[in-house]
Amino acid sequence: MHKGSSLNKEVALLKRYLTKNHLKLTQQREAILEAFLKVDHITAEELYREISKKKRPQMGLATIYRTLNLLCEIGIGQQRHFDDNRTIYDNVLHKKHHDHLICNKCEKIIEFESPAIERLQEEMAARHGFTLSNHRLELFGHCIDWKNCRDWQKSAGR
Amino acid sequence: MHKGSSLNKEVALLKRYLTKNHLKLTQQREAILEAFLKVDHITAEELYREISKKKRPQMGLATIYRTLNLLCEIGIGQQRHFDDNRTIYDNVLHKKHHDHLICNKCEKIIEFESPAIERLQEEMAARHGFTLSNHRLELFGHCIDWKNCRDWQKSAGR
DNA sequence: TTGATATTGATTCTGATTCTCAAAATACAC
DNA sequence: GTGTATTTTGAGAATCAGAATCAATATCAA
Repeated sequence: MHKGSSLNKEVALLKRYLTKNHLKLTQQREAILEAFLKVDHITAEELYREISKKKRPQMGLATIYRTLNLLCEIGIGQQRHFDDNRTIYDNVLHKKHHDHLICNKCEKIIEFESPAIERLQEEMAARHGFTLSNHRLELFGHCIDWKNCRDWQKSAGR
Repeated sequence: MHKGSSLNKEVALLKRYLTKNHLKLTQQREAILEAFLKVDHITAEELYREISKKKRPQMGLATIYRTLNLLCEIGIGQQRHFDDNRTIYDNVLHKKHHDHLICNKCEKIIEFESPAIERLQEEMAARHGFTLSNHRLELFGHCIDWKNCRDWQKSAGR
């Protein structure tokens, strides 16, 4: 079973990490990585449904969690807690690092990037003797369309 | 039992909000607010222990959660999820808004503020048609003392 | 191919937060 | 002040995401 042979650099990265740590490259891990690389961000539950319905019906949810955490350790993923309950895993390779602009009234989430902010972040970190590996920036507010926001009437009426 | 009469502006704010929404100012809410205003940030559990041991042994944990969420709605508090599991409630009035610099190796958390970054954030928000109410910036990395970090040996040895 | 070791999946467990509901407290009209 | 409608409380149950357990299975290196 020589699989697709399209072992790109992420799979290579995974392999290297696994080997270095005496871990094993399993079909599950490969399938999860493959699916994860296709998305921008996803929850464990979504990824579970995605994979178990399309590829491996017998895949266990625990394996999803374990592997997503693995990907976060490698640096391919990053955990992010939105509001309450939802934890999403960002694919940090999918595009350049980006930050989020989140509307409190509707569910709109805009991704943006600002090299200027990143530069200042590095500066602040250096000033405090830190070397940065990553960061998380979330701006909350309301968007210009707030009159059309889904939750506006509900929250205004409270 | 005319309590202290030191109803400062935060209690007044709480009162105004409660009245406006046909809610009631209870002794529990007042006690929780009072305790919350003394700290910089705290978890629900910590606040529960603090209050139930020192002031009101019969205080229910659910009331702590309910009231903390109330304070967040008013804008006195802000929820923040660290790593996994821990959710802390920031007292946003306690000091000027600050961001966090978090060491991945030890548990060190440094608070900092950067008006320059804030300014750029406003700029980005405006560019996308957003009006900001608050934000959250967390920088992850390792501190200069990483050789002394508590978890360093553990994680290096993995 | 073998054997030591790591991983999986099913399940259970955990711990944080929310929900439930009868009893108690509060606000407001009088 | 008093009465009463309404909200809140506390105790415990329910919920839920995520982690832990463990026997069965897959992987890797020799």
